[in-house]
Amino acid sequence: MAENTTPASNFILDMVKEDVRNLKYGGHVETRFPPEPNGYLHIGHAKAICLDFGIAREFGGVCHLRMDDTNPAKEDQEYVDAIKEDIHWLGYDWGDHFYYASDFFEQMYECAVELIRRGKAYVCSLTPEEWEEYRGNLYVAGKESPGRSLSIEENLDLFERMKRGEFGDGEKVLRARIDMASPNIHMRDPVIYRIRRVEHFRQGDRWCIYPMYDFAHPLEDALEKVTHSFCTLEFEIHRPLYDWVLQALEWQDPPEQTEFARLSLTYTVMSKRKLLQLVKEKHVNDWDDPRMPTICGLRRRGYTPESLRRFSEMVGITKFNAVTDMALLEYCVREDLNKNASRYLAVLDPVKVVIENYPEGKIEYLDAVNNPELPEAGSREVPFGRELYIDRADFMEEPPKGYFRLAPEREVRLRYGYFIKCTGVVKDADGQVTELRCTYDPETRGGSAPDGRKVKGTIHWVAAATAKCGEARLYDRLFTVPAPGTGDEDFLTQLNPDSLKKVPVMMEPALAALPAGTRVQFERVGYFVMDPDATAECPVFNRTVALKDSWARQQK
RNA sequence: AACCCCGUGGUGUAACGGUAGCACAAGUGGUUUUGGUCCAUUCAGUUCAGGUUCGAAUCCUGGCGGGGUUGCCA
Repeated sequence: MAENTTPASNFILDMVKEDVRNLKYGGHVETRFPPEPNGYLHIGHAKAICLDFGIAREFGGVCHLRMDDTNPAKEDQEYVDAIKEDIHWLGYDWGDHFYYASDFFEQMYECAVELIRRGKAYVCSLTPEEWEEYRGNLYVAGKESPGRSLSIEENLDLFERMKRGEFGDGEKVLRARIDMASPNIHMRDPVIYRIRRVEHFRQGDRWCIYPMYDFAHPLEDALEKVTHSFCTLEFEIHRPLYDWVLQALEWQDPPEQTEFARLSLTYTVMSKRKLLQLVKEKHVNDWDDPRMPTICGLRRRGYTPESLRRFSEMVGITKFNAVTDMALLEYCVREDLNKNASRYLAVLDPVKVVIENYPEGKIEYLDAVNNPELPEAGSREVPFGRELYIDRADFMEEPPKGYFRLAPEREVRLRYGYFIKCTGVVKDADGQVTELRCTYDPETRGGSAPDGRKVKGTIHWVAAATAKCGEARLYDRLFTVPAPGTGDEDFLTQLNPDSLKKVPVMMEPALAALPAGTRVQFERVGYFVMDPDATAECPVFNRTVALKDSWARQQK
């Protein structure tokens, strides 16, 4: 269970606090997270999960997990399992309050019958096309369906026959009898049951009529004895109907729905349709591609549950349609990983360095601290030898002003190692640097000079003789613009072509031996996580997020 | 055009009707065996116009701006 985080102040917290103080619902708080199992959870869901589970915990209640499976055409067990896994991974648990909306179909049916008995629902035989006309529109009131004048007995009979399967799909619907002139179109006799002969992934063909969300949801909440029902802003206009259903059935202590703004993030997309399109058209590898904003994608990218919870807390809960900067999410994972990730030496785009005055064949072991922020993480030994690799970016033949790293005749420190000075550059026919000749100062073992002289730069390195070669996947933002596809359909044209670069990486031995999922920092490069696909022969690391680099920023 | 919701630094978010604060981003300086971290510091805000009030980001009216709603999806 996610520990201790007291939710940041927000209007929902205040409201619930007030309800508890007034002993509404006897002072109990029961919430629910009700995903439809038709896709994978994303970071936007994480925000809702943190709210739903967080509020329940704050007030000593339970948050239910409910699969809102009222539309058999779209749902599947695969998604149920993935959703459960992601919520647990985030650090939340629903105890024994796991439900399927479809387990309530019988009660919902009874409620619909009761509505008919009370004259508050009727069977409508209008076709969808006809209804378009009857419904009116935003500016024009609707007119009454002929079904409205049926007797209660006729409606009871028709609905019973709908259930028995006497009518074809779409031939009839059950409507709530509310107000055809309401300015809120959802109150113009909304459909509450439709006929749909599709096999339900759990109910099979037991039912051919299925309740609509607007009817089912308040009943699900009420039947589970939920007190506070949080959802996103687009359901705001449905709330009168939510309340109407429970009031029409004279439900005691009905739950109350409260809406908050869904999460929007820069440089990515959150809509299920667009995410699905990215997967289907192979712009990404799958739902768990590390570039995806899905929870499984972020997990694979190396994001921690803690960082996602912290992010949810920082974005807050409001009714304002905000767009949160991706930089905040990146900050949250850096904040966590900086404290907890061990540091290792790894070299991307390696260039060989030969230390001319170091004995051939000699290997010595140097002490390296695993995490300067966390002394209890201990230390390890790093092998050092005459031939090393350093990152190509750590050498410049003609260094510009302000460049602190290796250059001809310049001395730098090898982290945990020695001071070395570059004495020669070897190039191939194209002028590409293939090897650097250096000398080292034996007096500077461990990285400090007895004579007190300083160097400006410290670079990372690995010994060639013991280096393990693997692959580093450098993931970047999925889109090049803060708000992809605002013009809509064109969002794919704004995909970042550099969102994934695979480069060979030379690693110190201890790094290659880490178990999958371990999060580390490659010094001076970024935070990485070992990919689940990694093998002993080829360790694969995904870059979670780059280190801040003031030098790179300066250059721009 | 109808109804509903929402407007606080570049971004996100706080503030019983009583000193507009925090974080991210950006800039500067310092510490540092990671150009990381850390520390210090700067920049920058209540959409507008009226009204109520001793006092308004907060309450009222209107304007402006943004979002939502016309599925037998959720």
